Amino acid sequence: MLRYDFEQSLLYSVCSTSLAMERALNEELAPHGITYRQWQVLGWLVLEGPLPQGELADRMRIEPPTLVGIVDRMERDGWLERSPCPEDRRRKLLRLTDRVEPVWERIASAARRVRSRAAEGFSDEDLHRLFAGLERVRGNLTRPQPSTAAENRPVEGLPPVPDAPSPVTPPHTPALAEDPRP
Amino acid sequence: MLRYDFEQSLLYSVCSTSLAMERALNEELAPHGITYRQWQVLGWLVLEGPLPQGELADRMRIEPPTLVGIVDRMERDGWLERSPCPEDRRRKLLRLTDRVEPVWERIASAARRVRSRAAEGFSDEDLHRLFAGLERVRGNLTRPQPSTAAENRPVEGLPPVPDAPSPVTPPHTPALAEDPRP
DNA sequence: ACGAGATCGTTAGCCCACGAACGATTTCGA
DNA sequence: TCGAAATCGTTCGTGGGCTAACGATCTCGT
Repeated sequence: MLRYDFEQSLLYSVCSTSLAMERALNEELAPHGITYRQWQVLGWLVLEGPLPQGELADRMRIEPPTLVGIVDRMERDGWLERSPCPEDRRRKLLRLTDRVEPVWERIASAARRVRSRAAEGFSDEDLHRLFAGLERVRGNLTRPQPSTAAENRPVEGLPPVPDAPSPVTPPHTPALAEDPRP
Repeated sequence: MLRYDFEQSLLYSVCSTSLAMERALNEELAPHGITYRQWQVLGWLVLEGPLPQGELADRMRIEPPTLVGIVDRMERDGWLERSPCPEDRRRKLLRLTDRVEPVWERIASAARRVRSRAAEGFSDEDLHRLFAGLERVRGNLTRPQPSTAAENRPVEGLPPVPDAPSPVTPPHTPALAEDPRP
């Protein structure tokens, strides 16, 4: 009965929180003429250098057609360009323009402010637990229907199942490796 | 340093998990010709009876303009209608049609399946903690900038700050009060 | 050597999210 | 009482999410 109530509100809670985060980040990034997803693209490219669109979509955990629109707008606004890949002419490498470097630090600071606000009042332990729980939920839903499933062990703070489907081991979120708060 | 990593991945993790949940739910609901948001609208109206759009938007934690589109499509598909409110001619009450009742139980079951999958391997305690952490993050971001803020006490499983801005005390997620699994 | 099949990015069509601005009402204070 | 201000739903423009399907290209087995 009680248990039911938790399960129930989980979906609602995750989605509402996600929306709140996107809103907060979009608001903080707006002065830079950039959105949440565009910030994420910049972050990954700053972190890893030029990437083909498919790989970037994997890292962002969205579908390639979704990325097309984001990249279109960013190319229009001069943040990056699609350059041909010599080894494989089907691919297009996403490459940041010179416009990015001089403003990236300020953009990263804006994102950091949101992260700090979001995590206010959390201990390291709390934060770790929250993160672990989320990843586990995501794993539960992402993994193809287990049909007659592979018996998942109960959690105890960490997610026992490390993230099967992803071909890359994701460093989780781009390019905020230092913390010179503004 | 480590702490930094947790804060960092939190945003990424919450948004990815939210997307995964929406995807899973949309997939499960598709056979019924309904989406995640439309399911949520049905749930609230089943639970509370006819509501004006503003109040429904509050409960769903989205903006009124967003709700307009959702309601448009649902009215088009015959799930509900906008009926005039006698007390206040600005308002329109959302009222479910007869079409809903005979299929609601099956729709609710579909949603329950997703919830079960999402919560697989979690103890009541884990689930409670996860939920509490999320609500706290949302509170941190939703509450208007605290300027010189109101000192939040650290969490310890529960969210100490109960959810200030909302005018209604939300029952969290609609209308899945019983559990006759299919 | 060449054709079947996989892979890459794109298009098309749908749904959801926001802020700003706007008519239609209701409320409320001078 | 009557006009300023708040409230309700809507429209408009922009950005983000998905699936299905399609040309271009690469791979690989025969």
